[in-house]
Amino acid sequence: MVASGRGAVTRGGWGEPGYTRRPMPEDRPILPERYDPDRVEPRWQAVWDAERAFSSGVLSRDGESMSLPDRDKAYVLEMLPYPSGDIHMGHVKNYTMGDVIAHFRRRNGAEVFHPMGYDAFGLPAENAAIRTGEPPAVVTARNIAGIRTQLKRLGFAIDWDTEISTADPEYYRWTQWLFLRMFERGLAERREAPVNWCPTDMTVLANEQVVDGRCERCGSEVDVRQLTQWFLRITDYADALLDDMDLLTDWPARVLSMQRNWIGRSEGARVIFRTEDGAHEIPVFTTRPDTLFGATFFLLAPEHPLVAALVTGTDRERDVTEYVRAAARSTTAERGAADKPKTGVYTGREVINPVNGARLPVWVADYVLMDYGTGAVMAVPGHDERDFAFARAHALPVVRVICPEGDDPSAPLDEAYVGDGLLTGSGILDGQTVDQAKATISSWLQAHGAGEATVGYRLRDWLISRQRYWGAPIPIVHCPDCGTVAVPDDQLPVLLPEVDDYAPKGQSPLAGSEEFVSTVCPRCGGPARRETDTMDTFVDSSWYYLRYTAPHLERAAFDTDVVDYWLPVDQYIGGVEHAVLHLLYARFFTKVLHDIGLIGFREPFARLFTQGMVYRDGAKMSKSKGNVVPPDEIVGQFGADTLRLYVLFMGPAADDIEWSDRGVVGARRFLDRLWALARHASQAVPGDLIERPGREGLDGDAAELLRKCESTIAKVSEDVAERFSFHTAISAVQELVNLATRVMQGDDAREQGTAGVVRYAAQTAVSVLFPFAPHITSELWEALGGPHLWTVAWPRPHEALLVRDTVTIVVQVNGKLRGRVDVDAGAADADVLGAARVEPKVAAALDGKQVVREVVVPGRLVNFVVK
RNA sequence: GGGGACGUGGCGGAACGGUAGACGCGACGGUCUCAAACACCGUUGGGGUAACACCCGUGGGGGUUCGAUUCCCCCCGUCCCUACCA
Repeated sequence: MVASGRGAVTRGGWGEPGYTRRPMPEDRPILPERYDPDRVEPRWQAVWDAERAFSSGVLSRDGESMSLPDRDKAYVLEMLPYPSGDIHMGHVKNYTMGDVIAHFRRRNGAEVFHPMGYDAFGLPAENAAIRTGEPPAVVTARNIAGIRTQLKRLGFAIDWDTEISTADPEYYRWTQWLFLRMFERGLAERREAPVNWCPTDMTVLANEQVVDGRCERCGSEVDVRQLTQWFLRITDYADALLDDMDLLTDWPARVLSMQRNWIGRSEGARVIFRTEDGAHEIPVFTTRPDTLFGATFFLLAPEHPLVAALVTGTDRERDVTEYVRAAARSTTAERGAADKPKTGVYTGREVINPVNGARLPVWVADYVLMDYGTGAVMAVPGHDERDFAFARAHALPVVRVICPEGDDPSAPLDEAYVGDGLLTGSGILDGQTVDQAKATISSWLQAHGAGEATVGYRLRDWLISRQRYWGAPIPIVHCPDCGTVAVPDDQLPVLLPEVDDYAPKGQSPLAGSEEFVSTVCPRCGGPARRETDTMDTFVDSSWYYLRYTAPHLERAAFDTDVVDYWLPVDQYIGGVEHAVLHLLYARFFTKVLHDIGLIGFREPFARLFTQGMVYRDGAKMSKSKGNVVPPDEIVGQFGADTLRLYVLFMGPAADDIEWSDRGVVGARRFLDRLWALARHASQAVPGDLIERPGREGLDGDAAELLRKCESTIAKVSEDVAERFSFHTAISAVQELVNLATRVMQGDDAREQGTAGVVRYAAQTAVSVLFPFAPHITSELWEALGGPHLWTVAWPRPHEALLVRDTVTIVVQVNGKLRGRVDVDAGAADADVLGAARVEPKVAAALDGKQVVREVVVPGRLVNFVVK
């Protein structure tokens, strides 16, 4: 135990009821008999606030230059909360884990940064505003105040000096600034795209507001409308996002795999088909160019721009138009419904297959998606399950161009064959394997101007336009002469106007403020109109971890030197539900900023941990299910330390956990026992902290307890630092407290050596439990005569004390446990075997048998293999 | 359909090739109490025994190993993500 100086100790709050002073030995207060978190917790929270105990000095708060310390740093970050009314158990678990890591790193000598902020733009506050007329800014400010109070009540070691809100103009000014950097580089662009539209509410809906094709609020069927909207070209970074996953060695494999699937890179070819009259080129994307000779028909998505041109004025126009309308009415969800029958309609037109001149009938089918590939597909029913189903349903021919060796290529197929084999009926490709054929045909296409090898992605560009009020305005002006013009940097932020009505009416509520919309063109000075869309809130949260390092900096979004000091984040913690969107967007932003030269790293989060969810009664806690346990209620009943301890004790941090009202009692009982132990120890051996006792002269129990102290330090350190295994760390401390309590109540407790070890055990338990339960341990540590516990170096196990004099060796015969023997720790194998052999039960098991092998695992076990 | 995770007491879980069930909840017994609750102490995988001994036991089946909850293969089951992505 390193710390023994007491100079820094601040004593405050001792006049409160419940505490009494005693005049001995050094005017040290004694603890009340009963642990009362209502008294302990506010006191320490006040100390932390007053001393700004967890504020980092290493920030550019206001732009002044600063020297960056040379020592180990730890940026510990949890995903910032959306400030709805109350925090929930998921937040408690998330932030407690981060808090444990932050405390642990700090006490291990790192310069720690552990900030907090609020993802404050977004729909819930806006919906509340629509209902009540109260401005979203007011609702949000109130909610943030509430959340902050709750977070403080849980005692999180946050750097409160750096708190940010993404809805603050001081913040979104820089969100806008970053948008403009992307706009300059062509990474932000405007184009038409479909949106969900509720005809009753006259509003645009987010995907999650559309349930089964209906508006979640009014239940009417949702339409799809084309609107001109803003996109960020994340697809330009698809390969960088994939390739740099190699840098993310400390990310969960699951998250990487989800991102990989989301990006969905697939290699294939573009093949250009022409209409039979030569009037139109229609490219397709395929991952199976090798099957090109097997194409028997051709498909267009209902939304494909050429559909109308192909059928207008023909006798198929009515049928096709009707089909396209029906498809437009159904939602993506309906169309995607698993094994829905393959519908389609014939256009009466044909396209020419470039490899063999074959004429393929063109159909429109809703299983072809406009936003993947080119929205057109060559159909190869022989080797694609979907095309096969379509061919069957519409009596189209099926031909076979790939055949496993030895099979008869002319035999009819009764399902699509998707396996490997040799090409047949495919001209130049005949006899080649699938892989060879892919290469051959790609070069052929290129040579004949009919296509080329290419790569397709599932990833789409990121649509960031929201026709909503409560978001960062997109800083663009539309000028009749100059077109789309960026708002100059020195005119940022483009502030949200005050409006009377927050409800969208087909366009953003910002359009309702003439004062806002009407402006002058920054380029020509003529009259112009402002962009009225706001940005997706995922934009706000894609860079907040940078702003934390300079929350009030006025000259820039952040200070490059300071950002490069703190970033990448050493430990990021959040829910797995953000595995794709938020984490992908944040990675994208980081890469763009790196390419612009504003930051010196390519990945924002070095280590990621995704926590499990908190369930109750088998379901995720939610208001609608009525199974929410409000953290505040538990804090009121048992205290913040109990809650923090329990959410981590419930199970492995990565797993979903089931809340148990009974289980939380166990955590509180443990703290009660810790209190009793430390209180007893502080009185039995009064005075300052004691040093680690030596082993000499200790009886068995005391020696065992001393060893337990050291093994507990080792176990907690390893579990926290390397394994993210908080529940086993806590149980290790419980074992120590249980053993110390037993020794304390034992016959030898009054003996001086034993009393010393008990006190040392109490000190150890208090010290290593601190990251989990900071209030009670701060209180007990003070009573034990120590300085502020959060400033005390983390203990290191004393290796010599971990070693036992004697060890218990397990003796097996043929792998079955037959007995145990105690031997000297350093005993030679031969002696161990000798001792094992004469153990009565072992001897009985060996009797009359021939030992063919002896296995000795030093310090652990002996196994006799007998016949 | 594709991808991933996981199956251990009544429950949450522990054991990273070496004593299966740590720690906690619950249950049972006891102490305290007029009593109950709380608290504290003890017991608690199944079978078996007066008590030992002993036998069985980590979803099922096989394999590797002196030794498997752990590694490999097959099967069964659960959960999560994703899904007509050409």
